[in-house]
Parts: sequence; structure tokens; C-alpha cells
Amino acid sequence: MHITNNLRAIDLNLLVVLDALLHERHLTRAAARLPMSQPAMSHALARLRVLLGDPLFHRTRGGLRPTAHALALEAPLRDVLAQVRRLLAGAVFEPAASRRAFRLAMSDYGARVALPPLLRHMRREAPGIDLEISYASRSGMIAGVADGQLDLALSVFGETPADIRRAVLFLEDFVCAADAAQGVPSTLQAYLARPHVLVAAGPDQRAAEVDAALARLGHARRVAVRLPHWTAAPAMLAGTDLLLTVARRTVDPVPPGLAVGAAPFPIAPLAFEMIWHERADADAGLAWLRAQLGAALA
DNA sequence: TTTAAGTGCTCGCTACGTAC
DNA sequence: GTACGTAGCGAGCACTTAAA
Repeated sequence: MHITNNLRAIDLNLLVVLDALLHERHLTRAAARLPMSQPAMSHALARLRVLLGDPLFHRTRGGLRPTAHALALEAPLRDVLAQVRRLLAGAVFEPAASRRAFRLAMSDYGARVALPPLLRHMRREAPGIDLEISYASRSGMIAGVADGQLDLALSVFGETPADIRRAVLFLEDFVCAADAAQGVPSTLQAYLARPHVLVAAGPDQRAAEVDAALARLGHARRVAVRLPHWTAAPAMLAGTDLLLTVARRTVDPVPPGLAVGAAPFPIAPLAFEMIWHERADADAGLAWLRAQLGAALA
């Protein structure tokens, strides 16, 4: 071990390099992650090897295999870097004085549910903070959070990468909505006999929660209309035989001329979540925003 | 043979020492 | 305090080496 207590003699950037290498297990991808060139990353690894007195990684066909010493460093290194990021980001965030802008992504349903209570609070407590809201599919939101284009994304998520953090904001039931004259079906057979409106933001949401529940029962519904807007869907029902199965808050209060009732088969509650990248754990401002969202939607 | 890491060389930047 | 010269370091290009 060549490290001494003389921190001035150590390039602390090398710790960031080591973290990237441990994360990617691949020199070229680690270089792209920082970003720097592959040779620069190779030189940095060489300096790390001298600094730590260990090969750290063995070359393999698919990239780099960490040594036991490198693996032992992984968790403490991540903790140290998180502390440094917190230190540099400023441990204290003052919402009343902040002039920051946060970039969020959510569906129109998410905006309808989350933004009103959030903005009421923010306009009082943090009038200098701006929000930039965009719309994307679930996979687009995950990609945006991962590459730093988004601070936070709100939706219903399936699998997410390991470096994406997530927190459930609320659970919600599904209900059926239809033209009041047509009524809401009380049996599964009547439900399946009707044409349906499907709300899905993108191709990655083809297997939505409702279809998954039907599939578990061995059934499928006929989707007559597919659209990406939750809040526009109820207005399409009036004067038709179309049936819409949506999260309860989408039709609360019940629009005039519509009937709303429970679905005639069990559907797992929808978990509405927010996601952010692990690098933002140290961001006191974003932590504050997450806390406000959690409080507003609890 | 393909893919990815390692190496040699060069260039540019920065820190440091020195002179004024 | 400022200007200048110098050494050292890091990054990138081009190429080589190693693993599968």
C-alpha cells in the first residue's frame, strides 16, 4: 500500500476513476462514463495500481475482472464519494432563497395528480424555484434520469437499472368508466364484450396493468382506441359503448354523463412512483423536492 | 479473428521557483 | 505583485498486445 496520510500527494480524481471502473467492469465504458478517452482511463488505472499497490483488475475477454482488493474497496469508496458530493453540493438547501430549476417528467395523469398540491406548497415556501415538466414513455423517463437530462420522473415503473433509486408516492385502485346510459359492466363476460380505450404512453407500456390482470385470468380485451393521454380519455366515452379502465383519480370527480364503478375482476393496485439517479442522493435540493412530493401525495 | 486493454510518444496545461 | 522559465503530469493519437 503506497498511500500515505499526505492527501496533497494523491489525485483524488483517481477515486472517481476507480468508482467508474468498479461500476462498469469495462475500461472503455468507464472512460465514456466520465467522460475521457480509453488511453487516458488506462493511464489512470496504471496510476491507481501504483497508488494502491494492487493490480485492481485482471483483463478478460469481456472487459475487466476486479481483484479481491478492488472489491473490498467498492463499498467504502462509494460512501466516501457520496460524502464528498454532499460536501460540495452544500449540506443545507434553503428553498425560500433558492433560484433553482428542476427538470421533471410525468404523464398528464401524473401532472394532474402531483402538481396541484406540490405547486400550492412550492409557491408559498419556494417561490424562486422553477419546474420544467416534460412528457416521456416509461423507458424514456428512465433513460432521461440515467443520463442526467431529468432530475426526477414520476410514473408507474416496472424493472429499473440498479443505479436508479425509486420511492412509492401512493397506491391507487383501478375503476371502470363508461357512458352513463351504457353503464359499467358488473360481470367479466360483459366487460370483455365491450370495446375498450387503452391509455399507454409508448410501446413499452403495451402490457399495461389491466391487460396483465386479464392475462392472468386467461382473457384479453379488444382495444378499439389506443391513446397516450390519461386525462383526455374520459371525454371520449360520452355517447359511445367504449369502456375505460383507469386509475381512480383520473375520474375523480366523476365527469358529467359518465358512470364509474369497480372493475369486475381483481387488478393489483397501481404503485405510482418517483425515480432519480443514485448520483443525486447527495443533492440536498432534490432531496427537498422529493420530500415535498412525498408529503403532497401522502 | 475479433475485441478490448496496454504502451510509446507528443502536446498542452499547470504548478512552482526565480528574478525584478 | 507580476512576469517568465521550467519541470512534471495528464490526455490523446496511433499502434501493439493479449484474451477468448
